[in-house]
Formats: sequence, structure tokens, C-alpha cells
Amino acid sequence: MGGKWKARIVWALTRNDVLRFAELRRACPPISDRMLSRELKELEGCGLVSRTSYASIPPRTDYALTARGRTLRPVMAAMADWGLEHRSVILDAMMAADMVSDNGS
Amino acid sequence: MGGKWKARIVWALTRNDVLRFAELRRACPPISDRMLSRELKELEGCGLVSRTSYASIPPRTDYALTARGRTLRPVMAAMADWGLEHRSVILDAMMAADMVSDNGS
DNA sequence: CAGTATCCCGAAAGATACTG
DNA sequence: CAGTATCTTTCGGGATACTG
Repeated sequence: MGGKWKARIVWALTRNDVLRFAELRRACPPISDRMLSRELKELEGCGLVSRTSYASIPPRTDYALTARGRTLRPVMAAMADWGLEHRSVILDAMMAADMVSDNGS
Repeated sequence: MGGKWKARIVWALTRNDVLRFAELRRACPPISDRMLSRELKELEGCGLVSRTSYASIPPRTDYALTARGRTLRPVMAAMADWGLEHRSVILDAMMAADMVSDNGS
């Protein structure tokens, strides 16, 4: 389950229950349409995300976690906690080891 | 913190406390010497893994998690739990969606 | 709005050979 | 045993343009 964006997508969906394509795009900047579409398909392929599209004009598609996708919550939470506590200190260490070239994002 | 192998390396070190180069290689098949060396350097660079080498013949180097590296335990545990519970069912879904070509590893 | 289709490049990583 | 050096390949993912 690689992919640069999957974690962010799932993370967005754990916090919002249901999101549309454009909302997900805004939730995961700066993801491209192409990557968002691809990653969503893969997540759908492993049964973690469900897609519901309405044949209306303008078109509309809702994405949500499946029951199985929701089982990822504890994992996502653990990762988020760790990130909050250690991100900055790790980044400092990485800079000291010249593994990164400071950009303040 | 990308890298195809870092999770496995850290996982091996959470379960074993201290491992030598060759032991880590065996713990993360089929990683190559090159990748193991590189990933270990990066983990050392962010202060998650410590390296202790003994100037003996034959040479010997011990790797272990630092205090900071050990803070990853809850995350690793959460991921491991999830993997145990969902790995097979996810793989099935992925095969059904032809995202993988069965290899029994 | 919600995507697909193409093209392309650079980083990640495999293979192989070598060393103190 | 514990790595490093070099070469080659793969492929993830960005840019851009197009469509129902």
C-alpha cells in the first residue's frame, strides 16, 4: 500500500465521513486530478473506500471509507499522534544530517 | 520518511532490541546490502537508530532503536495489529481488482 | 464537476562487483 | 562480516491537454 497520497486521502476521510472529488483535492494539496483519481481507484480496489456517483448535472461523486476502511482509524490516529509529537524534532535531526534542504511547509 | 524497507527494519528492531547487519538482512528479505546500508544511514540520520561498531576481526556492528526510535512502538504495534487482522482479506480484494499477481509470500 | 489520456523525467531501488 | 561503488532499470508521479 504505497503511494504518496493514500495516507492523506484516508486521513481526510477519517475526519470527514464523506467527501466529493473536489473536496478531497482541496484536502490533499497539492495533489493532481490524475493522482487523486488513481489513488482513489486503488483504495476502492482494496475495499477501503466506497464510491457513489450520482448521474446528475453537474456530475457528483461521493467518497467515503468502507467499514473496512474505518478499521484504519486506530492506525491513522497512532501515526498522527506520533507525527505531532516528533515531527519537528525529527526534521531538525534530518537537517543536521543534511538529509533535507529546509522548506518551511 | 519514505523508503520501501524502513518500516520492516524498525519493526525488526522493535522486536529484537539489538541486531547486527547480517541479522537485519535476514529479518527483511529480500533486501540488498546496498539498500539496508542506505536505509540504516537514513534512520541513523533522523536519530531513530543507533549504530555501534566494534573494531574486531571479524568486524561487528550492532544496530538498535534509540530512545526516540522506541517512541515508534505504539505506531508499529497499531500497524502490525491491523496487518494481522486485515492483510489476507485486503490481498484478496486486491487480487479481485487485479492490482496484484499472486505470489505467495 | 469529475474525471481520462499522453508524455516524460528523476528518484528509488535491483544487479553485480569489489574492499578493509 | 559489514559494508561501498557503479551501472542499469523501473515506475511513481508531475505537467499538460482533453472529455462526458
